[in-house]
Amino acid sequence: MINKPFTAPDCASCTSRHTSVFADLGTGDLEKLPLEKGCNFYKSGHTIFSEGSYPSGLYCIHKGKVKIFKNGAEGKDQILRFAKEGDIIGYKAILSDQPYSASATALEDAVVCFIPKKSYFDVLQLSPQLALKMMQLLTHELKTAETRIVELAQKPLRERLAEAILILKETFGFEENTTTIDVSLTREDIANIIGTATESVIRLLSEFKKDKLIELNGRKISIVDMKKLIKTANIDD
Amino acid sequence: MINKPFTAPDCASCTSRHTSVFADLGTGDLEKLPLEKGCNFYKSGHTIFSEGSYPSGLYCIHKGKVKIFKNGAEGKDQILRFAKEGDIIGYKAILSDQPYSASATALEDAVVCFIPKKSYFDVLQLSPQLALKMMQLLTHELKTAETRIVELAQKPLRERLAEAILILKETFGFEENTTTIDVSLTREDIANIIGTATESVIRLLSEFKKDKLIELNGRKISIVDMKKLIKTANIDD
DNA sequence: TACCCGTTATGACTTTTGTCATTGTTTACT
DNA sequence: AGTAAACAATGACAAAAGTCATAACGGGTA
Repeated sequence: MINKPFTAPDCASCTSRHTSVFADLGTGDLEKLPLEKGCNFYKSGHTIFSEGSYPSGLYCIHKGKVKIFKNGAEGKDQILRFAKEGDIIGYKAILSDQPYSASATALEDAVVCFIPKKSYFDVLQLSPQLALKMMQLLTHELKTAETRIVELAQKPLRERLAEAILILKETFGFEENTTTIDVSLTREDIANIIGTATESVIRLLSEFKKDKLIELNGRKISIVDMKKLIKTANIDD
Repeated sequence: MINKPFTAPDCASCTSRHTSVFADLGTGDLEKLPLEKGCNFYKSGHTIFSEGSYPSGLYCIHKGKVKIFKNGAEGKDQILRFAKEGDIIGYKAILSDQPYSASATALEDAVVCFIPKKSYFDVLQLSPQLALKMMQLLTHELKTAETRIVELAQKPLRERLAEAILILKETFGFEENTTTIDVSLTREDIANIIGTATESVIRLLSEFKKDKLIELNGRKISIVDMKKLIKTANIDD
């Protein structure tokens, strides 16, 4: 069996919720949410939803890491963003009532709750705060996307890779008491973040290592010289 | 004088409104809008708002064409999108209560109305329809931005330029009874859409002309062979 | 343990795209 | 209408990044 049903955690006591878009909901509004809420276990590598299919609700990640990506030309994926505990995904398709424009796959074993469309819209209707929160989430995503457009359009590979590493660090943090980024991505995944060939990523990572910016250990990346790495990324915003 | 005040058109009778995000507002809600609304005339090339400055309202384009762009590294601009009659701009900054993350400049003489933050939020508060409309506008922008990310990351220049021409056609349409796209952009502007050097755009446009995809007349581009152009763009979504 | 498959690594080479220099052409302004 | 400044065009060259081929690694499984 691929997606095992999983005992749904209680939203009211979910520790992820406090960092999520639902954080400021009153308990009154919140009670609307868990109605019919489902929860599934996804094994690493398995798909939560697929580009082109129709959504019937949105997903809230209880545990695990997820990549959101689009299928580009000639079968090459483009990773748009990552999601982790407390993040909601698939809300764009729900709000616009259109098929998913991207796919979501678990990067490691994950537990993901499902909130049916109707429950969600009920809360949205009742809570202007949630509506505003959603708008702010959307504006934030949009701003991030626009920054990425500028970078893909203008920055050389070396800078994009350095920045990608920094963003992975911001998103997933370090493993406890280390400077090792807490996520495992293949070189191909990394290539699909910054829009380049796998070989180019491999070569550049080796260079970064030689230049003592990072340390490599299989798929784990450790940041050795954060300052130099930031400089290499040539960040201007 | 740079931005002459301009007699504000009446929102209730504004022909642009019906294609805008305000289209479905009842007249009751609408009456909130024109309160304190201002209107300015911007000469071609002049700035409506600048990246980094703080917003105090949003803008609704009554007439004219506008480019929205970010300043990238080494002084190179990146055009994010265009706006025309009936479009609102600067709403992202208002919703997120942050400085503008991009600048807006008139591409031709333009008349742009200004809706103060407070008026806007008043209507937003009263009208769940407008809130939903805004969310849908945001999701649409986000989807467009994500498609652009994939294209900038994966497509070669030739395809990106062909697609840019098609998008310009979609956005601005043809001049009456012609196949000439109704907008004048410098080669540099075009380069700043697709993220390349001006010289590359010049060279590729000449190629497209040689290949009988387009015709060039100063800054005006006419589409000669739409089918081939679409094929050249290699669109897959 | 040994094997196997997906991944990582590296080299040689090609293609694409950018940069610089120079010249010709428009545009916008007075 | 005249003029300066911005823009467009083109060539020669350089740099960046992609492709292809091949080899080595590595971790899970029979």
